[in-house]
Amino acid sequence: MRHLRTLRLIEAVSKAGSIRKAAEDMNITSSALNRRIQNFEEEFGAPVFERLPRGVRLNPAGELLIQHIRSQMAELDRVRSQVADLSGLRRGHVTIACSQALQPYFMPAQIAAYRAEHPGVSFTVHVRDREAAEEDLRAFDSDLALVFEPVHLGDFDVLLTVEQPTYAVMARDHPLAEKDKLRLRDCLAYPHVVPPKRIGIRYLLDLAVARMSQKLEPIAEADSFEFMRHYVQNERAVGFQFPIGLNIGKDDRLVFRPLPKTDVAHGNLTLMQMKGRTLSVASARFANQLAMALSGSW
Amino acid sequence: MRHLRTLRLIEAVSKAGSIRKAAEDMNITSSALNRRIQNFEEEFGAPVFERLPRGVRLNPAGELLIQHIRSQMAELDRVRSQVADLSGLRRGHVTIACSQALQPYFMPAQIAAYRAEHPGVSFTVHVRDREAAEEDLRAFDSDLALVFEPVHLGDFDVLLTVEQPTYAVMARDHPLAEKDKLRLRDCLAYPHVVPPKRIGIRYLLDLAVARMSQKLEPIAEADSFEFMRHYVQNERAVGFQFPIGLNIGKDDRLVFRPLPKTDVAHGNLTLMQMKGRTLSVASARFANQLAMALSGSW
DNA sequence: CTTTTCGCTTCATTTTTTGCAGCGCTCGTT
DNA sequence: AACGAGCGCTGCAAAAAATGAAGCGAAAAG
Repeated sequence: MRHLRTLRLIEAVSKAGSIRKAAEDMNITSSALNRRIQNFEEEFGAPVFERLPRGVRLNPAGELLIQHIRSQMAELDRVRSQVADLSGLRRGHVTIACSQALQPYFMPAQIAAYRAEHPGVSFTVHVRDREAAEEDLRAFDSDLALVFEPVHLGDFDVLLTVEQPTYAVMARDHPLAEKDKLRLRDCLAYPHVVPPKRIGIRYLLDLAVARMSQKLEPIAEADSFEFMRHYVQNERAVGFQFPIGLNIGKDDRLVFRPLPKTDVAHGNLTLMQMKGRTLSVASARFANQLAMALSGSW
Repeated sequence: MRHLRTLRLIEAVSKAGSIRKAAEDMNITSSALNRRIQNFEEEFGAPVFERLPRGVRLNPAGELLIQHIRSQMAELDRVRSQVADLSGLRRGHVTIACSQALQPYFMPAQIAAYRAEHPGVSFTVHVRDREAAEEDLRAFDSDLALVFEPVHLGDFDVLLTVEQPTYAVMARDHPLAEKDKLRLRDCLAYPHVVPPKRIGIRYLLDLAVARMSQKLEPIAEADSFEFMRHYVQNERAVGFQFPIGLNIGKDDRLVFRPLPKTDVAHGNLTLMQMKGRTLSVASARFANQLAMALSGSW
């Protein structure tokens, strides 16, 4: 969209950190870009960038402006999506940031289900930890976020929250697999694999052990659930995961056991969007479908 | 702002109803304007105007677009106001739509009070009936609306509501001026002056008489409170007004008497803004001041 | 001290926008 | 039926704006 070109360029400069770099990224000369920015600042009535020896950086006015630019672009996308919907095309694009755990089973299934009804809609999935997902929403890089244990609820509209217990994951022949009711302290007595601190489930585990005499002594810390899943089959270790990330009843080499809520608090899986934002038709419908699915069987 | 020029032009066309008229309004040739619109429609991906034999009109996609355009412009203004505030200038502009009744005393006093502290802020006051005020908000022509008995609350954020009884207004030597407690039926027994149906106070009076055996038989219907005020001094008639529109205790030629709530429901004076909209710093502060003033002495 | 990197300026060149004139069309009036 | 007014739209040349190549001075990095 031509009339947003200057705004796009400003965004590029703020990301690149220097006019020359941004010019290269956007395939124009630095002189052209430089003057565009100077002209814009003049008609805007105030400088937008701080000039530093090694480049430029947004000043406070620029921060305000960039937020406006992003919301404008997102708004335009929304309008175009509405217009497309109007002419019966049912096209659109949905961008969603979600936790690791949703990656293997939940999101693929949901997207496939949606696309079965609306083949014109395409998707972008960002796997993000809880901090990064919120950052994505703020920068309008994602329309929706579905994460465990969000950090700053204030800036977002919460569409839905569901609780998920923490499950222990182990090989079928693990000693603990015999027990029906598993406690956290049982798990910690064995070698265990946990995700890094920025992941929701680790946050809950840290909270849980803080009240106990035992400590978390992971033999491995990995942000990949795949790693954990395979590792517990090699060494007889214990891993942790939310049920939405497990294929309960369909994997005969692994055993899953819920930990009681009294040991580890349930995780809050939360579907969020940027506060006050009106989503595109496609995104809004998809959010709706997610809400239906989550409040149902999971 | 240069990058919004095409959008401004589109708005002008939608208002003028034809490209040639709009071109004249905006001081360019119709051919130039025509081209701009065609180019825009192409990159937008859909036509925006319906071509009629006598001109053009927005199609549904265009309706969606124009709403976006207006909100974008209002947003940009807000950002610029914030930026100005940032650099300590405290400049800005406030546009408010308000009822007749607020015109003589309340709004002038409030604006003067505000400008005493922030001389850099200017004001536009639109006197509007309750329907028109809401239309103003929707079209982003006003930042705030302060009206009695709003019609469609759904699309707006209500910042404050205060109740105001209806007062009977008459000359000091009117027979009813003797009585301390006045009933509606007493007033209707004398010649009375009322505003037209679109005004809030008339709406309340209509509701009130619907439950009575008497009927409203106005000798004059006028949307000017000034007219009513002077008329009741000529013929011995009764008028009606909310106390916020009266100079109670300071006008020795007129007498004001409240009607009991059981006779005429109290009017709801409501301060509103467009739903979800973030106001400019100046507007937000002024709204705040209004809320303080209204929840206080009036 | 030299080199690199940066924002910014100058000027010729390219691209875009504009105004003018005119075409074909529909509608209301004669 | 004929006509003129008003409309959207299009070719073409002129005007305006954006762009690219080259270079300046300053500040950090090596």
